[in-house]
Amino acid sequence: MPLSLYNTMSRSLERFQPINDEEVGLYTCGPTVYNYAHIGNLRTFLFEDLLKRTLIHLGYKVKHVMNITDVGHLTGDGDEGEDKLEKMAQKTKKTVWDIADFYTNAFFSDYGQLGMLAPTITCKATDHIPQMIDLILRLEKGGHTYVSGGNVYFSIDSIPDYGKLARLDLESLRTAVRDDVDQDSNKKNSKDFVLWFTKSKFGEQSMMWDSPWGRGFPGWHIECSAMSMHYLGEQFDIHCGGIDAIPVHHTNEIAQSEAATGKTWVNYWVHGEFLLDETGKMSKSKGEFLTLELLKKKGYDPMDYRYFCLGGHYRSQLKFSFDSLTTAKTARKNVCDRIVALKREGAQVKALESEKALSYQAAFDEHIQNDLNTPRALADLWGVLKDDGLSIDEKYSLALLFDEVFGLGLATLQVPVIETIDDPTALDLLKKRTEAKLAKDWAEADSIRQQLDALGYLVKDTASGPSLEKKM
RNA sequence: GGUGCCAUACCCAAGUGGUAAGGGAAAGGUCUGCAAAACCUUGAUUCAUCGGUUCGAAUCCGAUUGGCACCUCCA
Repeated sequence: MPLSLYNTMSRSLERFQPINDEEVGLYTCGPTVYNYAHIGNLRTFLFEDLLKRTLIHLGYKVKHVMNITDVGHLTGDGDEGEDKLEKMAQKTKKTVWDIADFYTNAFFSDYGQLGMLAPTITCKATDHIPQMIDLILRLEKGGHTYVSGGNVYFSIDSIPDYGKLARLDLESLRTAVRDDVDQDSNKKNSKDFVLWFTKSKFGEQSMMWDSPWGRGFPGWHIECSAMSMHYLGEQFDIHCGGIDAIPVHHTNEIAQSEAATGKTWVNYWVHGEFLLDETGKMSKSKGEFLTLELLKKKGYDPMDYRYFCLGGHYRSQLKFSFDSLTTAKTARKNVCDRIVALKREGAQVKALESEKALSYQAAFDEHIQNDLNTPRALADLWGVLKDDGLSIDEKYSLALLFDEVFGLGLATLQVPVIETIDDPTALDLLKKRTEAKLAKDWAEADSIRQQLDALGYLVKDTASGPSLEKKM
């Protein structure tokens, strides 16, 4: 089954062909753990989970590596900013290690609640300093570095194709110098970047390691190169991230990695678009800081957000609003209700046989393989659920098959046990209403309906007589 | 200044040259004393505008208008 993916490197749809048929190597840029993730951050991780699930659905084994950036992620591209972890540590009077631990845990809590499959390997930057130093030594040997002002820099002029991922125009970048960011006078080229710091403008760096260049800490970009190559080899299949990583972070990763090995590093670069709010780009500093916890507090299930994200294509900007999220919540509830109804009728997972069922499966596969077209695939799910030409076993089997990719947890939905109401007041009122109803005293019956409503019960007049239901 | 993206019904959103998916909301109906639930029905002769290519264009090309993101911590 051919999978087509949009490769940022070629800016075109390409047929996915793994280096090794047995196992696909997938690296996803992980979180910088200095604060909670907002739902825009989480959208990117959801898209990566979707890609991984699709690969698995197609029969690949996936080795998924994700880093945890717990050091050295600076606030300025020019390498002269503050360390976010240090900044947060000062603010909260905790150690940087405590901060990193705390937000790492918070991140994985969100990760699990959104139904994302755990990475094969999760690696912390601070556990891989030796690998980073080795890589820098390799670059040094190859003549790609220079030391200036105490820091080790990567020289972009030492390679022929710097900026190929982002298609950067180096000449215009050189001339368009931003005036609101201090230039690092130690750099030979303004796009050179730091591999190892021994001198930081930000004085009180507490995470420091010994190195051949002195005690210090790694630059931001080296960690992903070092760790991905450590676990996935010098060449691997897919590297993912948000689109913002293209011009700087991924560009610099490629420069380092390919300068070190002399080989093409990654075959497929796949990037997720941003989630926008009403004002445009979502950020942590402006407007409401939208976290998964906040969504839960407002009455949404994490899976509602997952469904919401599936409703748009990963390469399109998606506009977030609570109205849209409510739409997703309702739609997901309707899907779940239908699945529960099928379970109640005793639906079983069976091998698909009918021509109709097989054609639904083929349509779904075609859509999901077409660069992960989840909106279209979701329409296929709806088609299945509404098609009376399918048996309940077929509907159920198809839905669960599709959900290998959607990850909505349909297989584990519980058929709700009908709660027996043992509230004597309510039962007494119901009895009185039934009597009033028999006596055709509609005014009294409606009054009691209202009283029960106030108590939190809904009266349903079913074929088998009036019954009570606890309101959600 | 550079690099990309987008403009489709009330809202969200697919559509990758062959005659507009899906969801939500809404309206009408069946059922019901009422209500709830469920089910059925209805939805863009049209895809920002103007040209062009083509037997055929929402889809390709050009222009115009409007919007967005990235290049700055950010996914």
